[in-house]
Amino acid sequence: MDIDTAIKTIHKMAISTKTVINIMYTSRHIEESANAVLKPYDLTIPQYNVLRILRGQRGKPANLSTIQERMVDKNSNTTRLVDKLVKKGWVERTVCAANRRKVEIIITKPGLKILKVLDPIMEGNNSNILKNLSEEQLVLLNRLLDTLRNHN
Amino acid sequence: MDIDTAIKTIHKMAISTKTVINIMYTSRHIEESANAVLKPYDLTIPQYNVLRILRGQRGKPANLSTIQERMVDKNSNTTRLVDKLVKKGWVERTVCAANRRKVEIIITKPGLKILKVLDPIMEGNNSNILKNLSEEQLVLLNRLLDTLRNHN
DNA sequence: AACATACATTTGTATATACAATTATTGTAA
DNA sequence: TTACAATAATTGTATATACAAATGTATGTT
Repeated sequence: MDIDTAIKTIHKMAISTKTVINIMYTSRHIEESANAVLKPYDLTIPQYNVLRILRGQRGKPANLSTIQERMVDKNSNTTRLVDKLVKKGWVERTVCAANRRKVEIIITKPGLKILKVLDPIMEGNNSNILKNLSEEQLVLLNRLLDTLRNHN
Repeated sequence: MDIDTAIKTIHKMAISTKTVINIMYTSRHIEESANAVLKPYDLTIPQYNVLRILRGQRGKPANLSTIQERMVDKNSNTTRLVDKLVKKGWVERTVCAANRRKVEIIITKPGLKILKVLDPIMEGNNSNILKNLSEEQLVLLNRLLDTLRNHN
């Protein structure tokens, strides 16, 4: 490896590390904000995301494994996370009649209602977080992040 | 608000939410990978970051509060996080002579050694994670993330 | 039918995190 | 100098997360 390649490699590595840290740091920044918004409603970010996934089903029940696949944080314990939502009356869980290993989870009316309340608040918070970026920059940022993750 | 503005606003909100989720999702993606690399060394991401912060001090001891400020995840309990590193012999903690409320933390020789081992592994992993993005795209991504967070 | 295997979820448990309360020390105003 | 507030770190405790093991159910093979 000649000196130019070496320097390039070192530089490449530096920017990789910087980028990785930057993404994690930005994510925390956003999460802190979202968390503060959700807290008064006794919801965590993963719980809120599960409610949104269930709403996205448009009445069709979701299995635990489906929810788990679609979750941002795949490592959380979905059973217990759903437990919390059941306890709050925002989702219902029934054993699947066709396959009793499976469980069917649906969002309840109160669950939909709390999402309806949260929608404008969360979206307002999100656009406030991103207020320094233009529409084009947001499109670009999304494209870069998609490229980063895809084809791996 | 006319219909065009209304549509634009709705669209804006949609992309805000999408972007926020995209950032969190990408961050988890990266963290999973980094975590897998660190696991055999009995290190978590926050612990690794603390070691890096301490190395960055170049011999100068750091207070707990300094570490906390610089950490990616500001919410973790730095006292106990440092405890773990002390137990492993990678950092040392002494009470600050000038101000006994403060504590002075330095990285040890073994701590520096483990970082030296991890440097190329982590950097290799990072550039692998980012392999779909060109140098220019990485620069751009960093700029977008910096803009997002700054001037808030 | 009996058995092994795969699947979907739950449970157990150790560790980590969030956040409030506490302790110890220092700074400062009356 | 005493009293009170501010600072720095630690501790307590409830909850969350990670991950392995267990449970219950279904499917395929001989």
